Amino acid sequence: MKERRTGLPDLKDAQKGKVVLRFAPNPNGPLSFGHARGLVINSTYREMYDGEFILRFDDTDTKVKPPMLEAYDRIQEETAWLTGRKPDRVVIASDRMEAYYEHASLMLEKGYGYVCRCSAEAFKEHRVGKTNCPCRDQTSLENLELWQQMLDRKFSPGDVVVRVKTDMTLKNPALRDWPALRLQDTEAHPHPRKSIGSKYVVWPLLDFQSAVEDHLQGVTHIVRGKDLMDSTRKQTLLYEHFGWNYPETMYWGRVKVHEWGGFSTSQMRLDIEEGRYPGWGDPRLPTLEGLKGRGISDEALRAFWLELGITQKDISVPLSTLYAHNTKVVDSTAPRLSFIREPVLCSLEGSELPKTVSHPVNPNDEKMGSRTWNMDKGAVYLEQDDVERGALRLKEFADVNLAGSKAIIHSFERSDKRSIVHWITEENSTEGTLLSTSNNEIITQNGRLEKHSLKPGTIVQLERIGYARLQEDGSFILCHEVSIEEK
RNA sequence: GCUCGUGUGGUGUAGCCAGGUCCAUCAUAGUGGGUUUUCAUCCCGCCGACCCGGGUUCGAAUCCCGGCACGAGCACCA
Repeated sequence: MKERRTGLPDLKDAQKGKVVLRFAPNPNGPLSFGHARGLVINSTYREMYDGEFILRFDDTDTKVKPPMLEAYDRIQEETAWLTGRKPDRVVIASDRMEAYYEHASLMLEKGYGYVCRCSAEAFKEHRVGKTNCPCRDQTSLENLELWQQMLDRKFSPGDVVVRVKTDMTLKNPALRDWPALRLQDTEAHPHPRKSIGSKYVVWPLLDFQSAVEDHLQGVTHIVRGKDLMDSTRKQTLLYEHFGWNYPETMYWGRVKVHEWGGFSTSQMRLDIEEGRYPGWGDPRLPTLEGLKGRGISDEALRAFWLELGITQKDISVPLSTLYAHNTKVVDSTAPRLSFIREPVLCSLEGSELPKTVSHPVNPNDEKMGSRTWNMDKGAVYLEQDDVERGALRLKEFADVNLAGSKAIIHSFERSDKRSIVHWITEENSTEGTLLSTSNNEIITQNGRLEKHSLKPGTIVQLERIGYARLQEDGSFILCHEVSIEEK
């Protein structure tokens, strides 16, 4: 019998204690579900190899995907929450501009690249026609001069770009003399970090910035999405110029969550700005904040991504998979609570009542204690739907037959197979609110909630309803229903 | 169009590089049952897959060739 692998595959040529990994999001918004994959996989490898994990902010575009100032701190908090500890290093690209300039200058000096004054359209013709653009033959000196003019703001965005010299006849058109740095109008689109603002007009593009930074940080292994495969090839060509060794690289495929379809940070940002959502933590959004707020645990998120692993297959996963992981993590510690939707007040009759009735806080853990309700008044709330069924067993209490607003006690012992339902006494309940999401809408449900003294943030199981998280304002937000059914 | 990548049950995933021990692993979903005074948790059973066609070989999920399908890149975005 062959060994079946469990957990992540080994990193190639990895030595314990000498592995350096990184995850590099654009801080144009807080992290979302998809980012969690990069965080979970890379930080798990850090643990496996006792290596280092770098969180890097690739904030080099101020116009198309402008960074969001608050995101820098939030992403660090989210990283700590999800991976269980702080990154070993935090690198912000916009703080590293001098290093990128230095390498750009070196690249031009050595003839590894050139300053190209062709328009984007003109260059596209060269790219598809496999012909050299005229700028390609400039001398190092000419290139360095043009480079200085770029830095001196003698050009406007769009006029000029620094390219890496590869080979215009390469089979893959994406790799032909790819652009490394360009100009940005940072007067019109200043960088949101005050120390950066409009200080620079020349900015590196991802492939250049990332390649140089990976080398400078000593990154040994890169694990990222396969959409960046060509990026690896571009960067490898640059590494060859400089005589550097490119890190070992692994890729994962695209993941679609059936219920969410496509979403992007930029689009969410727009929706929030236009008021379609009140903020990034909205439970309808697939942000880490939104998921956490609904009661998805970090452990469940980790288990989810680890299970998918790093295959290059493009897959579509239902949310129920994530919920199944979450139930597993949360159930054993979730206190049970009674919440009555569409409450109907009934009076208990037909027998003398006990003083109190007790329920376990969690039936699988006696140590969590019990909930005790005072039965003096004999008034209880039941759900409308249950009342209509006529004969019920009130959980942990008695069989009753419904007659109007009377619940006549039939027996305390279980006498037949009638349904067991949750309930609450009037005295031990208050007004309560349960929020849930459906079809991109938030549904508010008011009802009678069992009194409790739980702290905000606690994830509970509302009996016969689902897992929910207690919010600051006292309302609950539904994470997922108790029985997860695929639709 | 060019380039690259991927195809294992309903959904994921292991096995593929180094062919037999694979009548193919594990999970999830579905289904049936057990425990349980929750439509929860937990436990047990069942269900169900190697994209297609050739080739190599005593032997192919695994190697080779050809199809087909799906995805990504070809941005002065990340």
